[in-house]
Order: sequence, then structure tokens, then C-alpha cells
Amino acid sequence: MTTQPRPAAGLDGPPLSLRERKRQRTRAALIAAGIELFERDGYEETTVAKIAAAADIGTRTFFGYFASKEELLFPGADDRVAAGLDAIRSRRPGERPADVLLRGLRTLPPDDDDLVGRLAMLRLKLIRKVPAVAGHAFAAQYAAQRRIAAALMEAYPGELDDVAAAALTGAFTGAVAAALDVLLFGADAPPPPDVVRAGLVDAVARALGAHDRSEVWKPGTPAGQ
Amino acid sequence: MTTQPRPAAGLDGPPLSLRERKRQRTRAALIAAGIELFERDGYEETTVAKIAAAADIGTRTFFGYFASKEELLFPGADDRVAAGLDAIRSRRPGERPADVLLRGLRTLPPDDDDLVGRLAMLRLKLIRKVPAVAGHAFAAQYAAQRRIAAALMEAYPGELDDVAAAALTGAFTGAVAAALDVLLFGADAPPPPDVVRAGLVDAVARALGAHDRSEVWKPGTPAGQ
DNA sequence: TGCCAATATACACTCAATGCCAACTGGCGT
DNA sequence: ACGCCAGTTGGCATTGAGTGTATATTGGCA
Repeated sequence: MTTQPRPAAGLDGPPLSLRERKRQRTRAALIAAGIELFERDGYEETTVAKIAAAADIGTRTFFGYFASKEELLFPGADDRVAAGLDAIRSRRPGERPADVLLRGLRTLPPDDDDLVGRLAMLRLKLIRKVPAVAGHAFAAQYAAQRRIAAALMEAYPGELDDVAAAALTGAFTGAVAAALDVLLFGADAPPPPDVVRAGLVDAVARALGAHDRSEVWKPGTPAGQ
Repeated sequence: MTTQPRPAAGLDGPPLSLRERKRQRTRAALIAAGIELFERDGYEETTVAKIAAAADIGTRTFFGYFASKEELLFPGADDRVAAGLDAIRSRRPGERPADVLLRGLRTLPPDDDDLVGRLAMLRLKLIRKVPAVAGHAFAAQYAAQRRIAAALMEAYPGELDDVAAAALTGAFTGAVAAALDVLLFGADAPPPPDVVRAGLVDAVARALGAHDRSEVWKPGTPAGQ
């Protein structure tokens, strides 16, 4: 959201000033240059100076746009959190907390913008091997968890205390992250998004012991659950 | 573990050479100096040079002991993983995967060495605000998850595929981390370990929808705190 | 046009981290 | 005891991230 520049006509509600448009353009150029160089030369090999040069700005100026080199990899990307919060807001009577989160996961948009897709794959790769990148990812997930947990606690007053809300949210995001990792990393080519999501929802539902699996699934022995 | 001074008991199997003992002493001194300075002056303000000076070694030598400043905060700390693997190894017939992990969590040693306690609190604080530290924590948890997931898959052949094992393990560790965070962060002084663990086990069990909660839980009751 | 504020850049600096190299030290065979 | 070897140490220089500061440029606006 924050990163999408409107280079075409000014159809973004509030008409951006020339200054602001220029700024967005520079920001987009930095992201594009960063992705390009990271993919071509590797992360460590790509210095901030090179990125800045590729975007035709001074090295110092880079830090006016991004606080760190890693931040270049995490522009926006709050869709999942928003989906979760929406699902909680539209909670249905009788729906269990875990089921609410699962519903949010199911209704996620396929998230397949070409550029975003490239960025997402690149990000996954880098999270695996660059601790600094992993740090940012972790911090983001952590912040997301806290927001979702707070919303959950509010939606289920008297039923979920802070610890329970945190634990459930942590379990949910932990399961999503781990399952996604396995699902996406077996194949080199990006698999079809809907297949991924189906496997994801199923695995997470099982991990949380949720009862409402709409997509049918028969484990070897559904003993009691 | 590494920091234990010198128990008279000959419990430490292999007799360490003079060189090795000296090395361990230096390592311990670095950790102690690091904790001390981090607590007193803050993380960013404490430079590697200061730590090295406090431990009476050269700055360059520091990196012969720890690959980075953050690594100073994660010495050892594989007990939890070991407990999990043990629990899986000693799986009882009919026990569900989630219950196995919970049993491992329950049988964790109280883990309350005074120094380790201080370190743990410090670590939690720093994970919250220093991305680089968060990165290390994330990487460690990630590695732990993969080991546990592999063990689970082996213990439940034909019942858990790789995605399911990863999801369950991710849910488990995610729930533990999130719950622990809430449990430990309100207090300035480390709360009694057994209380923490009781709340932890309960919250995680509920998050995973496990059936075997030994500690009873009744929805509607204001969460036992 | 001309002033004000936001922005961009150059410059100098700190600190983490690495490579290189010379000095030292414990282990071990003679 | 002697001396060699390997592991350890630390000084020096270097790279790259990130910041503070002062100066220049540019857009917004009267």
C-alpha cells in the first residue's frame, strides 16, 4: 500500500504534491534497484552505495528512505495482518478463536503481483541465510502477533486472557510460517498459489486441532478430534 | 553449563586440557562482561571493544570466541530442544503428537540458574528492540523447529507428512515463545519458574487444542494467573 | 519574484566485522 | 631440557553500515 506509486494519472484519492510524487518515485526506484542487484549479485555483495548509485541518488540519501538495508525487503506487506483483523472483527457467533484465524487465512487474496511475488521469493531465500533479514522478518511477525492477539482478546472477553491470546496467536503464525516454509521451499519454481494455500490451511488447521476443517481431511485415526 | 565454575564432582566427563580450560574461562569472562555492560549501559552503547577490554582481551580476539556481538546472548540454550527430542523418543503408544510435545515441555528442568535467569530476561528485552538480536533468536528457533519436526515425522510415519510436522512444530514453538513473552515481560524480577511453567503449559495446551490438559481448565473462569 | 521549509548531498565520523601478519604459548616428541 | 608445531592472540588496516552536521537544491506558496 505505501509502496504502490501511482505513476499514471492522479487517481489516488488525495492528490499528491509534486514533491510527494517525486519522493514515491525515488522510493520505488530504490526498491527496484535493490531487488535487481540482490538477485544478480547477492545480498552481502550489494552495498547500499551501489543501490543508491543505481537509483541515482547519494548514498546518504538512501537512509532518508529506509532505515536500513534490510528494510528494503519489507515494503508494506501488512495484508495478512489486515485479513486476520478483519476476520476477527467479523467473528460469527459460536465460532472458536482458532476457527476465526483460519477463516482469515482462507480468505487471503492470492497475493501474486509479479513484482511482489519476486520480492516474496527473494525475501524467503534471504531470511534463510542472512540473520539481519531474519531479524526484520521476526520483528514484523512479532508486531503482527501482538496486534492480532490484542484483537482476539477484545473479541473474546472473559474467555481469553492475555497469555492464552498470545499463545494461540503465536501458534497460528508459527504454524503458518513453518508450513509455508516447507511448502514453498521444496520446489524451485513458485507453485500455484491456490494449491499452496489449500495445503497451508489444511496443515495449520490440523496443527491447531481445529474442528471446522471445511476442506475435508481424514487423518489415519481421527481419534476424538 | 559452559559457565559452571568448577563443581568438585567429576561430572564433566572429558578432562580438559590447560588450553581448553583457559579458553572456557575467557569465554565465560566475555559472557559475564557482556551481560554486565549490556545491563548497565545498554546494548547499542556497549561496543565490542569495551566488552573485550572488560574481559582483558584484545578486540580482535573477541571474534575468535563469538562470531558476532549478538551471539554473546545465546550461549548453549539447547535444553528445550533436547527435552523435546527426548519426549518424542519416549513416545507412548496412543499419544498424539501435540501431547508428546506438551509432555516434553512439562518435564523441562526449571532452568533457573541465577546467571541464566538474568541472561534470559536480558535476552527477552533485547529481542524486543534490537533487530539483530531478534534475528539470532529467530534463526535459533528455526533450527530447533526443523530438528523437532524431523524427529516427529520419524516417530509418526504415515501419519504426519513434512508439512504437517512443520506446522505442528511451528505452532508449538510459536505458542511457547509468545506465551513466555507475555508471562515474563510484565515483571521486572524473574517470577518463580514453576508458576511460569504451569501457566505456559496450560496456555500452549489450549492453543494447540490438546485434550490431555492435566491442569484443568474451564472456559468462563477468569484465567488462573 | 522571492521567501520558507522540505529534501538532497557532501563530509567526517563511529562501530561491527574481516583479512593479514607477527608474536606468544601450551602440547608433545626427542 | 630443548625445540618444533599448532592453536591462540592482538595490532593494524580495511570495508561497509549507519549517523550527525552543515550546506546546497528544490518545491510550495504568497
